[in-house]
Amino acid sequence: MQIGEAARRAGLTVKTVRYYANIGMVTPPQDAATGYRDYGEDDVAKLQFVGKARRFDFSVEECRELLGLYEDRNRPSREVKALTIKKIGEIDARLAELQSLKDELASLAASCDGDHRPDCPILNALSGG
Amino acid sequence: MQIGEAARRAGLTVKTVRYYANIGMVTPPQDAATGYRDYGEDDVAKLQFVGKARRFDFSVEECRELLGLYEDRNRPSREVKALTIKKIGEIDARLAELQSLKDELASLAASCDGDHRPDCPILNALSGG
DNA sequence: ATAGACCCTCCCCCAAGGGGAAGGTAAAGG
DNA sequence: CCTTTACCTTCCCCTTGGGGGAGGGTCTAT
Repeated sequence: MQIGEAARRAGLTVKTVRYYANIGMVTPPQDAATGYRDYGEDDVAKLQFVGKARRFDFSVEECRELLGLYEDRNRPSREVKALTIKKIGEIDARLAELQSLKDELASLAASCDGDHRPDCPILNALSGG
Repeated sequence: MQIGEAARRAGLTVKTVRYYANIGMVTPPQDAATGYRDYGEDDVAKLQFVGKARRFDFSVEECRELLGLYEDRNRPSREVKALTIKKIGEIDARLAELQSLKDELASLAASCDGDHRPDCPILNALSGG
């Protein structure tokens, strides 16, 4: 099938699918005469797989790694689990960071009257030591 | 003072400070002969302000806006508070998104034995509908 | 034959700088 | 006086993950 239909079925944009072909992640055969890419069912499955992994916050490089494991029928599930655990750790760190940012901002906002007067504790905090 | 000392005192890299000069955020006078930038105390204060706001996850554009309010001695604190509340909302949304990602990944990881066998629930979930 | 809907490659754009090359400058040491 | 060292400058390419659009080829229907 053509790239448009493959993209639709994978829930991705044509640009994205073409990008994945360019970086060698999902590489369908290309008609020598027209240059049109010819996607098969297996390609669509891989695109869906990658799309889902991206939504799980895996980077494109990590997706490539997961895809390698996915395509290897004999891979040990250990490797996949390790990658997942690592990603969970990263998400945890980002969660803690964002939570602390939010707490600080919230306490600043709470101390600010938000009126028309020039004095503002938020700016004072940002400008102070 | 020279850019290096200004950067040190603001806790930023020279590259970053030069970038802020290029985009017109903190613009010290520049010696016509040598091209050297000449930072004053007020510039350092602005750099510190921006650095802190960046650490609070404000974008460079938002920093520019905050800096405008910071420099305007008559600004109403209302505007600053509104910007802060908006940022808190964005952080909240990202927190929820990350939390849900983490929950899903964690439940996938829990269902995976992580052994040497090829069967892997994580890959099955990523590849399935 | 021609319109519309596909497809292709190529190039520039985003955030927020980082890395490094090539070259000018200032101050200290020999 | 000369050189080393530590600054500084501009300029250009690199990053992530594509988006937007130009310019041009192809395929199908009318």
